[in-house]
Amino acid sequence: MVRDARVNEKGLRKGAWSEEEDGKLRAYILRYGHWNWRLLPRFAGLDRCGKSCRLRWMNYLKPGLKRGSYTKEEQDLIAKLHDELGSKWSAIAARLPGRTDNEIKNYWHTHIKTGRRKANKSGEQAGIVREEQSSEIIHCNSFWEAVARSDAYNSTSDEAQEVRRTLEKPDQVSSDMYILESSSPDSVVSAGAVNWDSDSSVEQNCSEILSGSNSSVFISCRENDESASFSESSFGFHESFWTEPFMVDTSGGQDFNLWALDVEGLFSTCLSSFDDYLQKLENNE
DNA sequence: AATACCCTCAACCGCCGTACG
DNA sequence: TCGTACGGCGGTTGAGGGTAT
Repeated sequence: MVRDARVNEKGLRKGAWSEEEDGKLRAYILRYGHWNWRLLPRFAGLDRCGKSCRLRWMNYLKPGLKRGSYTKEEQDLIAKLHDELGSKWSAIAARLPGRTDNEIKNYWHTHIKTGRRKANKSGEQAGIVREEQSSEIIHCNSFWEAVARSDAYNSTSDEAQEVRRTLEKPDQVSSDMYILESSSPDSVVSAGAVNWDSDSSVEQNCSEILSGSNSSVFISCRENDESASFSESSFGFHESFWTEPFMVDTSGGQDFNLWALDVEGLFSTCLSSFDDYLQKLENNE
C-alpha cells in the first residue's frame, strides 16, 4: 500500500511518510502556512522535496479532508462530472468538498472505470441473448442513469409517470414500489414499476410473483408506506448496487424495461437477503 | 500452506501555465 | 522577449493487502 522510504539523488527522502514527518509538516503549516513549497521543508526540518510536502499536505494532512467510502451522491456526481468534464480531476474535486483530485482520480480508475469496462465486457456476452430479441442495448453507468435514459421512463404513459414519481420524489408516493425482476439466475435482471394497491398486502404480492415464475424478485423500496414492512435496508442491498453498471433494453418501447448486468454478483446477495426476509415472515419474526 | 494474481491508493514523475526579473 | 522558478495537474507506478488457485 505504501512505498518504502528511499532517498533520491539529492539525499532527500522519498516514499511513505512517517508519523514524525507528518507531525512536522502539519505543525509547521498550521503555524506559518505554506508560503513557498520549495523552501518549506528546510524550515520545517524535513528531508523532503517541496513537491512531496505539497502533495502530502494537499492529499492527506490538510484539515477538512474526508476519508473513507464514497456516498451514493458522491459516486453519481463523479460519474456525471467525468462525463461532462473528462479527466479534469481538479475541477471535479472542486465540486466535492473534502475530496482531493488524487483521491477522485484513484476512485474513478478503480471503481467507475473498471465497472464500465466490466459492463461492456458482460454486455458483449449478454448481447447474444438480446440480439435474439432484436433489442437495442444502451450501456449506462448506474441504475439511475439507466432509468433516466429509458425511453419508457421519458414517455407520457401512466406507468412511466408512476415510475418517475416513485423514483424522483419517493417521499410523495404513498405505496408505490419499484421491482427488479431477475429473469435468469446469474446475469440479467429486468426492472419494472409496480403500482401496489394500498389495500393489498405487499408481502402477498411479492410471494405471488416469486411463486408464479422462476424469477427472483428484488425490490428497490422507494415507498413511503409505513404499513409496508419493506425498506431498502431490510434487504441488505449492497451499497454498490446503485452505482453498478446497467444496460437499458429499448426494445420494449413504452414498456418500462431495464436490463442490468450483475457484474459483481450483487444480486445474489440481494436474493439471499430477500429469502431471509420471506423466511422471517413465515416464521412470524 | 504456498504461490500467483488482482486490486487499491499513496506517492512519484513529467509536463504545462503563470509570474517575475 | 527570454529564462527561470514555482505551483498545479494528470498519468503512472509499485508496495502491500486481499483473493483465487
